[in-house]
Amino acid sequence: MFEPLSRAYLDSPDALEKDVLDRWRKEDLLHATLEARRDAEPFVFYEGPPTANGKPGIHHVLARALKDSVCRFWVMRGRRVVRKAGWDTHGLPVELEVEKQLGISGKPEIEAHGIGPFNQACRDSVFSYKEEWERLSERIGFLLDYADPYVTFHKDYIESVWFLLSRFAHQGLMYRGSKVLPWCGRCGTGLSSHEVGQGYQDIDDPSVWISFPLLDAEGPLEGAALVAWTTTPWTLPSNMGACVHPGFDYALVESAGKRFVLLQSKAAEVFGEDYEVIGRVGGSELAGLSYEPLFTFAGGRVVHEGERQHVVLSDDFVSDEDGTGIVHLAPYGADDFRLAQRDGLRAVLTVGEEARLLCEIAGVAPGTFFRDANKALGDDLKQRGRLLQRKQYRHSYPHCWRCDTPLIYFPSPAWFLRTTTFKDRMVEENRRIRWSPAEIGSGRFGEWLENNIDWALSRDRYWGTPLPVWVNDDDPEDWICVGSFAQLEALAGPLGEDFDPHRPQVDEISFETPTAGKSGTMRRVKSVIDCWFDSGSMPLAQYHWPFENRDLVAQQFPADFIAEGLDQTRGWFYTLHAISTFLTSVDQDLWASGELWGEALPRLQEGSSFRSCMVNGLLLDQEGQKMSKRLGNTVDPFAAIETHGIDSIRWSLLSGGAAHLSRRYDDRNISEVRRRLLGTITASYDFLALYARTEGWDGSGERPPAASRPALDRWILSRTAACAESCIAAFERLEPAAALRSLQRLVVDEISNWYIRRCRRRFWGGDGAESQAAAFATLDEVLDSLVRMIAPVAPFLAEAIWQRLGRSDSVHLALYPDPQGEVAQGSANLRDVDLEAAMDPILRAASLGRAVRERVQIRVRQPLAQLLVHVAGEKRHGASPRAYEDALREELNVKEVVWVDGTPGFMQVRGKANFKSLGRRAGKDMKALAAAIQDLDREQLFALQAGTSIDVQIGAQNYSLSGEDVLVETLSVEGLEAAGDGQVTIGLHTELSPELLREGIAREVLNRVQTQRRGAGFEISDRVRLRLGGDAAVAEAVKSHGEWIAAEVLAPAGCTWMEQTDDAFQAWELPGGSEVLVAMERIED
RNA sequence: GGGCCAGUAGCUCAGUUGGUUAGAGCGUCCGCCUGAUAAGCGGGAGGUCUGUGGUUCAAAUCCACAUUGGCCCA
Repeated sequence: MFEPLSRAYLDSPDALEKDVLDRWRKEDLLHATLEARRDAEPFVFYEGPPTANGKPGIHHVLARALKDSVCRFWVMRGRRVVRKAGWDTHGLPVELEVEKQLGISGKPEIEAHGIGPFNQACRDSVFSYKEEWERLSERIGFLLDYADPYVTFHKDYIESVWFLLSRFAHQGLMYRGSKVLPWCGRCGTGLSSHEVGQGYQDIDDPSVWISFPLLDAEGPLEGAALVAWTTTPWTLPSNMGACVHPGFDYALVESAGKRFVLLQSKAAEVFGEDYEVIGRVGGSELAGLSYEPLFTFAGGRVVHEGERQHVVLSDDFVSDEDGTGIVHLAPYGADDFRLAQRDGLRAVLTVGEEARLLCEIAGVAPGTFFRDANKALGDDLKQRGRLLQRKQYRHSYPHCWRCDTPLIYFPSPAWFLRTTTFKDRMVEENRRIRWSPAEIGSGRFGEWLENNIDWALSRDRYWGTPLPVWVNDDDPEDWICVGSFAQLEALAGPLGEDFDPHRPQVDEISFETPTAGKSGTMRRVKSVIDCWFDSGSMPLAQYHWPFENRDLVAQQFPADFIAEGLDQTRGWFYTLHAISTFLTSVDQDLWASGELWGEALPRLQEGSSFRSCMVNGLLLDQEGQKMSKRLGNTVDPFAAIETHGIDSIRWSLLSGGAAHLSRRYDDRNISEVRRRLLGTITASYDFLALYARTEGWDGSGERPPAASRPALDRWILSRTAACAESCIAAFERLEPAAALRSLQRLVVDEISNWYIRRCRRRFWGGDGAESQAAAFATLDEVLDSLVRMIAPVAPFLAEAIWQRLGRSDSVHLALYPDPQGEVAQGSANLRDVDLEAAMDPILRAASLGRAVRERVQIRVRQPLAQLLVHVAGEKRHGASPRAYEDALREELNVKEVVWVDGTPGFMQVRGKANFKSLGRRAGKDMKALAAAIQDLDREQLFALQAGTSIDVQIGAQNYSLSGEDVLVETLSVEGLEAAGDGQVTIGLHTELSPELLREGIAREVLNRVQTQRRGAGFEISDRVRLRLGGDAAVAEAVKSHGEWIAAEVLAPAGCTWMEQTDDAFQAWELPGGSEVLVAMERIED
């Protein structure tokens, strides 16, 4: 108990934390918390799975520190927090990494290599850095159960995912459609956006302006044509419609005797000078009109059935920057395709997946490569008078990064989940989620939900959960989504012991169609699914629900809390939300009977799978640059921990500004936290420990009741309780940064710089035994609470101090201090708001007094006779600051504090309106009222402060002012050195009497003696023999105050005056030119 | 291109429902303390609250536009 800590911690936080880690390992802290809270109310946490095929970086420490701190907090609030680890293992990043390893590239090469061996390589690669992740998590104190993680490629996990997919299919919410992808015609494959980004090149393309003559327009639009612009003439044969912006104002222009519609600002590009504006037409007026098709041809391939063709639609995706404000729609654009689906357009492809023409058009032969058709198509349009303008256009165009072929955007077949049908429900459920910061929920996430589109689920890749859809060879409309391995066995026969649901094994499974009245072989589609579906399924799939653990899942659903980076908004947060909202709230059939497959199926709570979500921003480097391997500005977390210790890093990361903003990772901040904050905590502990050891205090004796302790004790206990209240509120709001700010203030300003500083002498018995006992008890209790309060964020240091304070179990099993709670923790840690308010003017006066001393250059060691203190509106406070004037007297070293009432004559005062209390009442009269208040005279102000009210007339309106409506500013104090901060005014008498000067010198002498004592290496309790010498001023001071000096330095025999003949002395200079000689020896017992 | 977020002291950040002296810490300058001492503390200086309009008796705060940066989606 009470071993020193500060030095060791500041020198080597890493070593100390590792000791704590050993202890946790030995007692298996995670399971100890579960055991301790075995029957407690659960606080459910879901771990968002990281991918372990990349190294963990310092930015991962941020998210993990957040999660851990919140979870530790709730354990300390008495809840049971299960913390299951998880791994996200599927997906394109894994495949790309493995392609690199194997030295192959692209789908044809993967298939040549063999899907089996390729997927095996993926499986081997996903855990490359697993140990490193686990090691980091442990070292940063992130409690997580790595012994039993969920893994998205595990068979059980996949089966749960299949079950969920089958529920979508069961509700008719799974369908086959088309998705527009960047596509390489030569490789015959879609490309990921990541791949597209690598292949931009500048090329020249024709850009053409074409006309769409309106067929059924009336009035001024009769006979007019819309003007559209495109850089991809090859898409024109597939034109399915035109699109305008509903909010744009279009011009009707006349050129060469014909009428056209386009944005006025774009007319010159098409017609040069040769046009005239003859009218205007709103975008929404154009919608619904039809126009003459551009081409007629036979053939092509229908990719979206629809009733409508060659009509004008409106949508706000249309921009007014490029083009004419009128967009030609073809199935080769993502927006275009969306509109086709929304508004029922018929979409016909004229260029196929080889990027070649599918049929003959305008004399261009089938099989022509798409770009080679541009010129001939343009010529044909020109001949028919539909081409208004043609220019060459140099732009950056995507190319295949493997074979350099220009890409096209191509609608390829894909499987979708119809999430749009329950969009409203998702929006509604989102309102129940507590987001931190709140803007994310209403803003980014809410907007995303409002603009929800169907989930394009399938991926034409290899390493992923296979889409469990089997389609009839003979009838593409006959398909089935399999929801369990048992179902698959029932359809296709035994799967065998070593069945693995991944490709290619699962691709080989086929069976006769089970559909009544149909025949044919069912074969699996080749797709895997979007791995976001994997991770979004984790609330259920992590426990192999509904095949196992049905009760457990019902209890662990939904999560009370999740936390990840901002980049997860449209990733994990969305998929969690969408899948759970569907399952619990849309798929009512599942729950109707209360059972599934003949066994009870406990209802999962309706709604989303998380109740609260904390979002953190990116971590940037010191210069504000994004950290990246390429720039080499990443920070190795292990190296940082070795230097600073993880507690400083955790604290620094969590205390930074708004969590969702990008933040700079700065070494200097972390050092500062360690030195200033954690260092102050250890120093405060060391202070207690030092005197507990020397004075033999061990906390076991009877403690004086809090109510009978000195005011300063009750004050710091109350402030500690206040801090606990705000920390609890802050953690519950998911704003740990606010909790850390309160704690920092408590530690630095209140415990260390006021309480301990003011109470030091009480600890060595300087104010008597009773006061000493109270001081020990108080500081011990304050630190006890403090340590519990910092434990969630600085778990290591908290544990180290907790143990040294002689507490037995881990601090992480203790309860968080809660002054409002039913169980009072420790002694009566209760608030005393009046006492706190009364201390406030003391602290202000102390600060003002130091400023005045600074200004007049009189050091604090020099006592002064009198301090005047005036507290504005003092009478209104519940408790008086006057009871604490001792602290002020000592702090400012004055003989007497005089409290000034009202507004006495020697203070020059002025009234000032309290805008906050008057503003709403006065409204427009506020300015005049403020001026009137400034003109109030001394008597009126005095009356106000004494509690009477005063009437002021402004125009016709009468205002009755009370004391709190008027603040009294003190402008100056006659004959004194004064200072004020608007609430407290002080005046300091600075005249020095001979007696005060003598005492000042005595204090200087004491200071030198103490310095010498320390220099001699004496223990604080050693007794000494003291001899002093020096000039007349020193002699006089020693004569008056020698006994006091002797008592202060533990010289039982008093001071002996010595002559300068003795050589065993040191000489010290004093202010004012004096010199003191000090000789001192330790007295052996 | 679309959506969202943010610009406050040299740096990192607070700033409650709009209320009149815009706050901390670091850095800097000056000083203090010494029974927590290879620490600690205090006080100065430092701000057209990104810009421009608007609403209001009153705007860092609410609104619009601009601008810079960030994230996500194309």
